[in-house]
Amino acid sequence: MRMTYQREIILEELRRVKSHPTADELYLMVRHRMPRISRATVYRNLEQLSEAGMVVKLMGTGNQRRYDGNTQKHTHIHCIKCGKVADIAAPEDMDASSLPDIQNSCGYKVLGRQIEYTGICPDCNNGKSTA
Amino acid sequence: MRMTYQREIILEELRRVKSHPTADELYLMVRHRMPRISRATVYRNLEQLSEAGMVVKLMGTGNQRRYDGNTQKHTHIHCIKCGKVADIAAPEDMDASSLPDIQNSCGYKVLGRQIEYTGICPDCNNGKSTA
DNA sequence: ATTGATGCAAATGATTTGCAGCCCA
DNA sequence: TGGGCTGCAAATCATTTGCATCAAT
Repeated sequence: MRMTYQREIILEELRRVKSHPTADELYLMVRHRMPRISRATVYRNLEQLSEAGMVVKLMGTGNQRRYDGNTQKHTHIHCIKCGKVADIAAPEDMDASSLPDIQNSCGYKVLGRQIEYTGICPDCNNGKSTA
Repeated sequence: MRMTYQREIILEELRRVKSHPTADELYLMVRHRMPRISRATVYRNLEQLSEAGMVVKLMGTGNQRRYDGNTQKHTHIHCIKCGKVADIAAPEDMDASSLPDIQNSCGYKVLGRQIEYTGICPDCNNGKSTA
């Protein structure tokens, strides 16, 4: 994977924030530094970076995919009103050693486990909601 | 919520299967019994039924939303190749009594927890993959 | 009778893709 | 220098919505 300037900036911006932005939000952030970058480039790079394990693609966070520059194992909580995602200290941040044990209960080869909390973020809880 | 004929059939078909179908798959299933039903009706009803807690909307299962007619608490595994979802016996199927404990670690009001496994389904593991 | 529900078609919105030119390794 | 990468615009694909009509309560 070539390290192009746009790829560098995308990665840098994603790592700078703690906000788990959507591809489009990140596009807007990056555009401040690279006005001519296209949405397609951001989408393509996020997909590639997540395949390379350099960023994490979050699933189940509403209609828009979100990305996390922090590749350390940690748990998220997702606001059901506005969609925002935050990190949360959860008791389940443990090892994955028990994964193979449950393999044959469904016939699938188990690869991983995602735990995600759902809730209401402080902003939405105060009626400041947007989405 | 009125119990229309289409609503009844949709619910019946979803409950009949164990496949966690997408809205579109369910639309095709229902159409066998109601050729004139529209996709919009299926989408609208699934959304409404899930709001009413009569079916479960699955998140994080790829690009298409999937639904589960089984409202009992249980855990899913999601094939990263074809997107199919299956039920899995997991050690985490426990009570949610510990949820409030972690509330203030992130400022969110914690409402629930979703645990989802990722893996490769038997079909895809044998090279019979489609998606 | 009222009012929510339906079917149709068109709109939306996120994401993807074709393509010609560009630039990193 | 060559093949991956970019920007642009158009294409996809899932899902939603406006609207006139229909049907459940």
